[in-house]
Amino acid sequence: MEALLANISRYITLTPGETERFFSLVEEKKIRKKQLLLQDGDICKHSIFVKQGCLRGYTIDKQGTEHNITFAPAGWWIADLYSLFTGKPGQLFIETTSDSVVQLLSREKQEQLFQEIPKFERFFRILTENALVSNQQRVIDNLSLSAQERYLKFCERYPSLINELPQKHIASFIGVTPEFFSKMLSKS
Amino acid sequence: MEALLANISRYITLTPGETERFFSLVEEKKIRKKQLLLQDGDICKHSIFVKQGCLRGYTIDKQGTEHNITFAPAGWWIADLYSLFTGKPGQLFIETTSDSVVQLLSREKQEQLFQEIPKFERFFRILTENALVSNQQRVIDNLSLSAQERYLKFCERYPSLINELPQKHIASFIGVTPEFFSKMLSKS
DNA sequence: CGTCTATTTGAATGTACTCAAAAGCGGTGG
DNA sequence: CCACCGCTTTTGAGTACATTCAAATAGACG
Repeated sequence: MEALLANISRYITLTPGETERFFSLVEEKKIRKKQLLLQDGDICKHSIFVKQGCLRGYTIDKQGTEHNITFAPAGWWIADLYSLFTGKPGQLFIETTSDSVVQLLSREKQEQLFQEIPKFERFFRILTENALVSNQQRVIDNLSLSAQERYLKFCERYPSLINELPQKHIASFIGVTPEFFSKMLSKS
Repeated sequence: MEALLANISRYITLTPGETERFFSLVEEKKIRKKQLLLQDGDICKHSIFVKQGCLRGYTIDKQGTEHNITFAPAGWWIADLYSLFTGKPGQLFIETTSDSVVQLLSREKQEQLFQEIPKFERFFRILTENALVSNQQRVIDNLSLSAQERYLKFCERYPSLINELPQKHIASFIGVTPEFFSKMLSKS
């Protein structure tokens, strides 16, 4: 079964007709490694589902340093949620970390979907709730765990990415420099 | 106007009848300073609106150190969202930091409300979205800002609490020790 | 007034960072 | 096929930021 359909079916059940209608609103795209889908100042107009490959969401601070906020391997959703919810320009960059296939659902078509098939409201509500819970957990982890422990959490959360991503991206995600991260790994 | 009604009216408009029905589902409570409303392992069954006073949500790590995750001064909502959404035991403690008056809406009555007056779904959806956006911002801030800058963010976010809360609670929120925080303040 | 808690101050320590340089690795073109 | 280039990772020395522990001081509350 299509990964996106499987993802949706975890929370709601669709008839064949609804499934077809849903996919008629979704746009599929192939994107090569290291392509930027969204940047600082853009208005985020799509929810992105990753069918193959991997994307990362990051910010760039005033010293010019990148900070990875989230990763989206196959089967995950990604977007600049601030921008998507408010319609205002966001601060997130979204980029592929490998050759990828993504499925895009625009805010506009999402609204249409909600009108036609209300149970999708439930689906996206649950998606939002899950994202909130996991973000809150990250705030807690950043306040209470050591770099080592934050790395273990990363491994639990993204097992498929441990040997996929450049170390510097993992370092940035857990909030340490690549140099420190390298030393940390060699000690454990 | 009642603070809770004002809070709701920012996003949806209620008829007098709907307003009355809503308040019939809400339970109001006075709580003295330093009372625990929820602790580690509890299942969170209510969304809490703070009418007067202030609450804090915190975790306790395995070294026994408290970490303030969120504050809720008058006009704010608070809950252990993980537990509230999933129905499982949470890890958050919620405690009053001053004599307070809170208004409780149980998960159960919230469901009832959604059945009777669907526009409340919209209201709580927006509340969830806002919470997500602000949590994501906190993740970003914790990765990119210095302790000094995180303190400034705290001041923007909770202006009413700057001279209200014990410093150690602010220190814990921004993720430094009380001693370091004290030195930081005296230098600026 | 006395007790309890919060805050300040100082010294010693540790964790993580910066900067610099070397080594490793992967892809590309000759 | 291999040599080179660019990027990532490693290693080391010196430094900065933040912590721990201890003790003194200040405030709040009964």
